[in-house]
Amino acid sequence: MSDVIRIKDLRNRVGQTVSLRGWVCTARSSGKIAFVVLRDGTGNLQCVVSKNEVGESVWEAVKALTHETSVKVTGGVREDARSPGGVELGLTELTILGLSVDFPITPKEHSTSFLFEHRHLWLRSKRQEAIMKVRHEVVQSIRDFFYERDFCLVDTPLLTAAIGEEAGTLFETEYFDLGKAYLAQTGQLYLEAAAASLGMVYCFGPTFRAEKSKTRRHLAEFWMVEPEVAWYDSDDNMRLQEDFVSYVVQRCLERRKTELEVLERDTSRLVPVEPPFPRVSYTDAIARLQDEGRSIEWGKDLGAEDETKVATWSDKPVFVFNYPKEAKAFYMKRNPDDPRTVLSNDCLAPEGYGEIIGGSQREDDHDILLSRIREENLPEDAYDWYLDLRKYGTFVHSGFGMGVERVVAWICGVPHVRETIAFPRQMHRIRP
RNA sequence: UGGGGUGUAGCUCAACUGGCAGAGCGCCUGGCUGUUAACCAGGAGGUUGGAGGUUCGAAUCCUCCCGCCCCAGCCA
Repeated sequence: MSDVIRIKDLRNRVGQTVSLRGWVCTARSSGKIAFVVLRDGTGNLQCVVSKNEVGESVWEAVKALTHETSVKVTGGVREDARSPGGVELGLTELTILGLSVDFPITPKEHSTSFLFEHRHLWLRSKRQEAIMKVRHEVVQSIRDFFYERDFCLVDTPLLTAAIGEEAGTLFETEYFDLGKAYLAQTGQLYLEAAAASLGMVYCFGPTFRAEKSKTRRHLAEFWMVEPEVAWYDSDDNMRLQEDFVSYVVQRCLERRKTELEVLERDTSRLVPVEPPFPRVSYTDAIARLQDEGRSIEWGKDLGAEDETKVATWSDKPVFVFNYPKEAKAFYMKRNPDDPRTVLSNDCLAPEGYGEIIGGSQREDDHDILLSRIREENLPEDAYDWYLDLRKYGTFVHSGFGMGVERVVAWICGVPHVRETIAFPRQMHRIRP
């Protein structure tokens, strides 16, 4: 493997002469001195070029540099208070590796549609780099959290027969001679099967919804992490969620300070995110929302504004639990204390970010589950294996799904989930 | 799928009541030895989203189409 020098390591090489490669962020030249700022994904480096100290050919090459040209530079590393970052390179040699002509993204403002049409180039900007690094931290902390707690990763299929929720929201494709297949909306049902084998499991992958949504909280393709735990009831489930969310948030605060600063995130809003989170039942939440002037009736799911309102009741995420069964999926366990509701919960993030988790205890009674499938007019034969799980040693179990992009958006403080994934898939956007 | 906006130079926008299509940035040329989105001077750059219509005259008014943005619903 070649010994590539990265900008972040230059602090340890003061006094040495080094060569490194990168892309030009900005190039400014005066009559006899020029400043070239390079980036390489690990940091930015100011290179200083004095006309007197380099040959004519290097000087001409420096003057020809344009935004995003890739270069190899050689020079002495030195400390200088005038340089951003405190370290700079006294450039003596320059090789242009790949010229960049008329880079479309300039240092001034652009509209969001222009930027997303140039997403492949926009990713190079400092801000997008910071978001990707926070996303990376979120993903790694998710894996670490479950690994440390002895969960077993089980990868669930992305191609499925009709199973999940409603057909209108499924992406459809041809599957050999077996007819139609659909892109997975959730791994949960498969995970329930795995939980009966491994006890504590999770899946983590892309998921697909053909919903024609055009809000700041929706994507057609997004990443969801879904744990499923045998013998956990709804209360255990919420305790797991608050531990999990807190772990991810605190990890980003510890390890991604620099990126959160680039994003100008007010991190004081994230510091309080520690267990326990406040819990309010759906029924109590409706009553309180009505008291606060919201026109919402019992039985309806909370709207976006209602969720934002609920989130203001605390500086932590808030659990709303036990929703009406009509507002929720068929597989959620009926509440024995109030049959109008099911043992479910949403976790609502502060600052208007809304639902980041939806979870529930699962219906473990075969006959009740079957009657729920019939009530919802779901294709019974597609669920035969799912019903089997209730025929052969049924078990109390619970789980939830957390949307990675929503969590990243919340932690970064960015308004729209589309910025939190490298190449967002939306109703009107399939490229780049 | 509803409701509300919007489309003018490469980008972001301006152009009064229908009357010569403009600015900033970027780009090109020249100047400047410590710049931080450098600065100063000059220059190039346009089928006003598309198709029709009204008018002496349309970026502007009318009809249809297309793209995008925001909000809502669906959810994570």
